[in-house]
Amino acid sequence: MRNFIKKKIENSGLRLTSQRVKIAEILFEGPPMHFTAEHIKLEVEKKKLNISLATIYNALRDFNEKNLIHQIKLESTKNWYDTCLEDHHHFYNSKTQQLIDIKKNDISLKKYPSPPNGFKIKKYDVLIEIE
Amino acid sequence: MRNFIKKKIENSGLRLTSQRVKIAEILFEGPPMHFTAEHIKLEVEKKKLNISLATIYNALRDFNEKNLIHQIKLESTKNWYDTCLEDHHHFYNSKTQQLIDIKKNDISLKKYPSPPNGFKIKKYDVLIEIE
DNA sequence: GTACATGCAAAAGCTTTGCAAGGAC
DNA sequence: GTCCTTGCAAAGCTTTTGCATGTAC
Repeated sequence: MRNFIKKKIENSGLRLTSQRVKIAEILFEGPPMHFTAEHIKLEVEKKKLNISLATIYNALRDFNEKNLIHQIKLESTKNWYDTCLEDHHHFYNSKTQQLIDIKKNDISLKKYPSPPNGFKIKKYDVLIEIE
Repeated sequence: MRNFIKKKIENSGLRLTSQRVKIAEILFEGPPMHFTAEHIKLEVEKKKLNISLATIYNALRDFNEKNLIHQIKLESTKNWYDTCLEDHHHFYNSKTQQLIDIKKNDISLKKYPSPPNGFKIKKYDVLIEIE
């Protein structure tokens, strides 16, 4: 049953369109994944889903805004996303652009500074570069 | 004396050209800064230095490769750089794209996982999002 | 029916590249 | 003299947008 995918989209406030469902199936049917629009485009072509590139970009932008996926902060000119929404961290090999998840509880900060006046901490990301 | 700037370039193995010196002066004469090519372009225009945009991009790419500056990992489509080379971390306000340095010693990890087999840890970056 | 989404193509934004001319070493 | 760098324009790549058509609600 892929109802959980439809629910995800509906609950986000986005309209339930067939293109969004197909893209969401690519994203959420397998294990958590790290990806760019390019990956989704290739998958869409492989499965002959006939979704235009603009729609892929728009869907990913909308999914990100509605927190169905999260953007990953890298030194890339492309937008990278993560289907894993839980607070977590990454190993990163910049040569291959490979990302590996690190569970939240596998890292903890011993100390960290207070945010500037008037601000609060929303979250923190640890990126461990490996080579 | 700006000799330290020329030394930086010479020691990196890059040829000492007037354009690179002028760009390096913008980068290294003041306090540490976070910037994109756009910032440098504006500064070059303000100072009427007549350096072409391609040369600015090429210089920043080369400086980054030679470790005169470091790229910052953000969710931006632009390349952000940092003149501060010391291992350190950042507060980040994604609404305004403001970055604030955090000294290395102001953060320490209580625990962190071993890297995957065959890899070693090069460095880690902590990005604390504030709002 | 209305507001939102899609598809396509065009445009936009950032960065890189090809090539001829110039400059560093 | 050789090889690297520059400047300019053109191309490249990723992403966004305008607009007419289509679809969810």
